[in-house]
Amino acid sequence: MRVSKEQMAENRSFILKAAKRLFRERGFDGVTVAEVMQAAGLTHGGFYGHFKSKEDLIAHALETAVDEIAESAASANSLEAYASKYLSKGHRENLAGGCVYAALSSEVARLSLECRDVLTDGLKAQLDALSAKAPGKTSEAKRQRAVTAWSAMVGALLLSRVVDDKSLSDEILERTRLAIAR
Amino acid sequence: MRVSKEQMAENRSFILKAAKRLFRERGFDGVTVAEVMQAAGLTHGGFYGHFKSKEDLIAHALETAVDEIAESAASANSLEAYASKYLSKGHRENLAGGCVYAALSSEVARLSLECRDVLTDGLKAQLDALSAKAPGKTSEAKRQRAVTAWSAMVGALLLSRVVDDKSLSDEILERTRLAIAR
DNA sequence: TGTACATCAGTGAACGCGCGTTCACTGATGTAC
DNA sequence: TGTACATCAGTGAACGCGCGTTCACTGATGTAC
Repeated sequence: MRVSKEQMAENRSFILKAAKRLFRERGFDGVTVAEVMQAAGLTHGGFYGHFKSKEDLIAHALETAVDEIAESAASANSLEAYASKYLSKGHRENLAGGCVYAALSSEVARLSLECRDVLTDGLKAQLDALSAKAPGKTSEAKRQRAVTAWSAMVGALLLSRVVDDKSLSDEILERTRLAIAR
Repeated sequence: MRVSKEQMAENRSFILKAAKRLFRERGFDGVTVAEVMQAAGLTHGGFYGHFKSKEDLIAHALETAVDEIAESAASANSLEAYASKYLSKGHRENLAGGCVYAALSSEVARLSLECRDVLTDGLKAQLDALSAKAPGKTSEAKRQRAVTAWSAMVGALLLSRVVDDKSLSDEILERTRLAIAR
């Protein structure tokens, strides 16, 4: 049952949206192509009309996930405000809708160069955006603040999710937020 | 061909050693039981004489990997010295032999409670050890330094591995090292 | 504008491969006498 | 201490399931007249 060109484009974006959420929630190997298609409201057979392979889907899904982060950083009022939102309990609990670096970092480091390129470009944009918002007299000082704050944010969110003890998890987030606000 | 009790204990430790390295290098799903056994110098059939399941192996391998980190932190001279070693290019390139949190963090957050318990206990020990080495007048100040430094170290190492651009990767490590030394 | 036909997005069964796991077997270990 | 037998760690073939991928088919879209 052929669908219109607009419908097909919409379907593709449904697939990407579903993949973006599912991959962050369960990891690349924890999600099947069939599950992504079902979440997008389609059947698995049609998948290869949209993407070359699962790996191709991963690359495109990462792109949209990276864009999402860049937008949220660009719309923040200050580095401190961004850190406060990033290091919130809400973000910690929202794996599927949260930061792609924190959700997939260790898996991504083993991905193809194509996928890592996407994340590298995203990270550059992220660091530039945060540098612009960071406090500091010189651009060097601003960048120093931005890079270290971003490392701390990603690390803290990750550790807070690994940890199985609520008060320790909260402590990690809170102390890191404090350190970034300084 | 039955082996002696001592040989069997040694074989078990070979399996754990191989698993610890392979999991960090390729992730849990990127390594098969047969590969672990082969790396340990055995055949795959004997695996279930040592462990209940692959997941059981993961839990035990994580334990030994966590111990490894705790030891390296305990033997460091200062927080600064530890950070300098942790944030080195050597560590970045040594995925298989490096920090388990940086290598497996995002996958671990989706693991069973049993596995997360192991990492939670390890993290507590790690933070206590680093707090003792951290500079600061009060124990509160020391802990604040230790927790934020540790988050930043893990995050920076992870990001430096994701990034596909050597100079950016180096920059992340170097700036974070600088921030911890302050 | 209306009709006839070609195109092709989506369907769902099927394929083939790899992986975790099981099992009958082997032969060295360890024990009972 | 030496011998006979039971035990059981390790072997490798086999099983079964799930997953990525393919393919013949369907029927709505879009186009040519």
